Amino acid sequence: MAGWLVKSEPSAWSWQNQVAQQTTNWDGVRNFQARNYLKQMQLGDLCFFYHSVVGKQIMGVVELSATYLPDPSDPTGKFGMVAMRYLKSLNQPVSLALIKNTPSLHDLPLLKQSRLSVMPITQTQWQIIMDLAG
DNA sequence: GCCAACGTTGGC
DNA sequence: GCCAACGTTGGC
Repeated sequence: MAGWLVKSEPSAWSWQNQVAQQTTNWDGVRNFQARNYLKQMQLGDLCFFYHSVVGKQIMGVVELSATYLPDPSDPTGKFGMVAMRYLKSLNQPVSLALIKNTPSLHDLPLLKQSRLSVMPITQTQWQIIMDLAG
């Protein structure tokens, strides 16, 4: 089963916020490539939740609870948002350093396109990360 | 705090 | 349609 990875700075929206609130609108994306991935997401799709800048590790898994719709915070109307629901925390967060040290994960867009905030994860990559998470 | 990478904007 | 300038992201 393939999935996704989404990034958030803890200072803006943290995993702890996600756990406490359960469901949140995933808004504020202002990058066309990321937006196109948001459009492709289906209800129930699983996403890794990654802490960028501070922490730099995958914290847990959320699932898509609402598909793409317009983002009210975007005055241009070009961008949309989805909604994510808390699913589970990883037993062991998977750090960027560990991902870099795992050759089978070297194709992750996280490493090649560090600025992309929404990206697809293959079934194989998903399983490798879940194994690393214990 | 710095800076490299890179996406977006706007002038031409 | 090109490309320089600019702004932002995110690792270090």
